[in-house]
Amino acid sequence: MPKSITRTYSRYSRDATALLGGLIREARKERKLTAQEVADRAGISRGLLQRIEKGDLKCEIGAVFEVATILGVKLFDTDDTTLSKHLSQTKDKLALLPKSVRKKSKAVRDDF
Amino acid sequence: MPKSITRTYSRYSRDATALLGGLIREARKERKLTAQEVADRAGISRGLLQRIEKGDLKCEIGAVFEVATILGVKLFDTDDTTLSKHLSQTKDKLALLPKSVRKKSKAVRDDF
DNA sequence: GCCTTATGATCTATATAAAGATCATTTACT
DNA sequence: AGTAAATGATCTTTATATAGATCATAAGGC
Repeated sequence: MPKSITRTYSRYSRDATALLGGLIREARKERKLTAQEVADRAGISRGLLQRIEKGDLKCEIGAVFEVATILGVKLFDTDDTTLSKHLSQTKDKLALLPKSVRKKSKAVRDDF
Repeated sequence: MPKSITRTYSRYSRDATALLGGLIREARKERKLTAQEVADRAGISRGLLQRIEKGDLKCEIGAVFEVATILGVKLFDTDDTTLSKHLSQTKDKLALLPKSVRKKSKAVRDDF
C-alpha cells in the first residue's frame, strides 16, 4: 500500500525534465505540428502531452521518450546507432561487475 | 476514463530507457551501494528501483531522473551549469516561436 | 476586426503504478 | 562449505496518473 506520495526532487532532475519538455515543444513548433497531432501519433492524450511539455515529473518515462523520439529530440545526444552501441557496452560492463553489492559485515579486522 | 492502455514504443525509446537503467545500475555497483540504500536515498521502494534499472518504460520520469542524479549519471551529457544554461536558452527560443500552430485552413487560394 | 482553431485548464472515472510485504534464489564474504 | 545478505520475483492494497470530455481563452490567418 503506497503511503501518500510526496516525492522531493533535486534541482537537476527538475531542470532536466523541464529542458526535455521545452525541447519537445520547440521541436513540435518548428515542425508545425499541433499538440493533438503529436499526441495522436504518440498514442497519448493531448492533456498528457501538455504535461510532458511543461516538464511534469510525474509522467511515464516511456511516454516522454516516445514523444521525443517522434519529434527527433535526441536523448543522450546520440543517434540510433551510437545509442545501441552504448547499450551493448553497458551490458558488457555490467557483466563484469559483481552481481550483488556486499557491505562490510562489521568491523575491519581488529582481531589481531 | 482511460481505455485499456497498451502503448507501443519505438526501438529508440526502449533502447534509451534500457541504457539509462543500465548506466544507473552500473553507477550503483561502482559506488558499492545496495539497491535498498539507493532506494531509500531516492525516497522510492526497492521494487521501483529494480524496474528502473531494468529499463521499465512505465516509471515516473521524475523517479528515474532522481535516481540518476543521486548516482551522478548525467542526463544530456552536461553538468548542472550547462544544463540550466540550455534551459534558459530553450525558454528564450520558445518565446520567439508562434504560440500556437496553425494548419492551412483549406485550399491554397484557387479562387482567382 | 472577425472567426476559426489551437491551447490551457479543470473535472470524473478508471486503469494502473507504487509501496510494502513475503519468499526463493543467488552471491559474496569468512 | 557455510552463512548472512543482496537480489529477483510475486502478490495485495491503495494512491494516482491517464483518457476523455468540456469550457474558456488566446492566437493566427483571412
